[in-house]
Amino acid sequence: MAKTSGLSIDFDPNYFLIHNPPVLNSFPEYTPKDTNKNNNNNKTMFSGTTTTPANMSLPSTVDRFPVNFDCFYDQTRPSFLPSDDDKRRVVGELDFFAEKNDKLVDVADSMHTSDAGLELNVNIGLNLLTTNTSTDQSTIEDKKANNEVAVLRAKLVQLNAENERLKEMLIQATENYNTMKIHLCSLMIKNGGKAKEEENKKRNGGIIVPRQFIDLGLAVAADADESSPSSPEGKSQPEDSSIGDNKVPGFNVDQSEAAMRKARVSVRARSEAPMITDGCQWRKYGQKMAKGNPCPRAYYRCTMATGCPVRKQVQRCAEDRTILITTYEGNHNHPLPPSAMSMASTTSSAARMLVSGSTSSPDGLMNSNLLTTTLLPCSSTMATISASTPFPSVTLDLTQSSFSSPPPPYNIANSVAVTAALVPQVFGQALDNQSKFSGTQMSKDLDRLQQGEQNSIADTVNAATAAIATDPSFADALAAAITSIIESSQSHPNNGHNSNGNVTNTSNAM
DNA sequence: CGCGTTTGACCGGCGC
DNA sequence: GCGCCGGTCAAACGCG
Repeated sequence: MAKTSGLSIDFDPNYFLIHNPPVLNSFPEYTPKDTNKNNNNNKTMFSGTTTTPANMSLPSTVDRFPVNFDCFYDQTRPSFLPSDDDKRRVVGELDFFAEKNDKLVDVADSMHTSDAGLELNVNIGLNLLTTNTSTDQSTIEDKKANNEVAVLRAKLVQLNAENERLKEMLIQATENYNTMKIHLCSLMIKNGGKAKEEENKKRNGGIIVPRQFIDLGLAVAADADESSPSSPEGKSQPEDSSIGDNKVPGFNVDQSEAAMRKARVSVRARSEAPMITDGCQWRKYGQKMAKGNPCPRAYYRCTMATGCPVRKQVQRCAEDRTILITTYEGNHNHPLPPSAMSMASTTSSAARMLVSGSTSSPDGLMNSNLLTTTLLPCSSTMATISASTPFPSVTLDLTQSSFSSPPPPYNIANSVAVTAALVPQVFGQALDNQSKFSGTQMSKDLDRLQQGEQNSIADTVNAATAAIATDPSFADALAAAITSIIESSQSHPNNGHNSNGNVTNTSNAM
């Protein structure tokens, strides 16, 4: 994975059924003048019929991963602007995040098939100026064009003012959301926490552990009791000899293994492809219409080896259908192709963090062999990697300097969100944990970042993901760093919401 | 003909 | 106990 712009741990895609994020999904589908081809991707195409949309059907077993995440990287550049080497437009991301007016014209010029009428008009005006060479006529047309440009500029200013206003509304809505979420969680903890902890206390033989940990522990215990119908082969997975080192009360080896088997790693990626390329071979074995989402959910199993228990689900986000949610579950029972290894490391790390957070182990880490070595795209353009168990959840979302919408974790008892502002801290700590990475490109990028070069967030993330790809031990270091941050944030309840977007620690049992 | 996809049926968990 | 829902199975089908 060359470019991982985000690493998060989350759980339940149903989040989008519960919440109505004010920002993230507003622009792709509601760009006012989306026309023609883009309509194909929007509501008409995905209306709640039982027929599968053309661009969603038949997820092939091998697909490219044309995901566009570059827009997230550059913190100083408006996210909608195409990069210099990639003029592909991210549909609908023009209006709400415009920061520099003049760049809109550039964008319009760069787009041959602009969907936005405004940009198109600007383009026409400029063409008139440059193509008509007749003297008298050109003077008249020049004036005409100038007037047009003036009108358009005025329009532009007006639109930008509106954008600003929308941005402010957005920020306000986000703050309200966070406040309400925290309030709700505190109420839920107040109401349900006592009874639950009593019950947990009984079930744990009187051992009192933090509720967050109890939840996972219980889930794991439950999993250990059941025969794991979804992955019967899972039992055959080799256990690592060192897992006993992580034994803690109420969370033994079997439980952690069960947890890892159950741990899910999901990837949220903006992609037009029906499925992301992850280096593995998959066979589709089912498709269902999930409640509340007009897009069908497809079920795949790994076919790289007979009996490989790994499954994955692919579904488009209900609110932003350009986002593809891929959820992996299980351990591969076969060697992984090189193209899959790096992502496997990353997602293993993500899954590990969940388990480590629940074990209270001294280093906060579990042995990687227990982990879901599910495969995820490593080529590039990863937006958000998510790993989850049904309970504690961590989000490292490097795509945003601060959350402009509710953070990814959903349907979880606890969540911690780490945004881009925390990148220096996370990677700095990870580098401290792994001194052998000092002097590497990532270290240099991090230095630049710490010196205030915001643009190097992407570089740092890229370097970090490259480091994960080449040396999975850095994933451990990264996991440890994030775990540390989680623990830190949990010990400081006031960190519930930080305007700098550093750490959002919530307990949104939704 | 073999392999992969589609799709309705079936099963188990869960909430009421 | 019943119904809903998510996940899986397996026969039918399509394609190379």
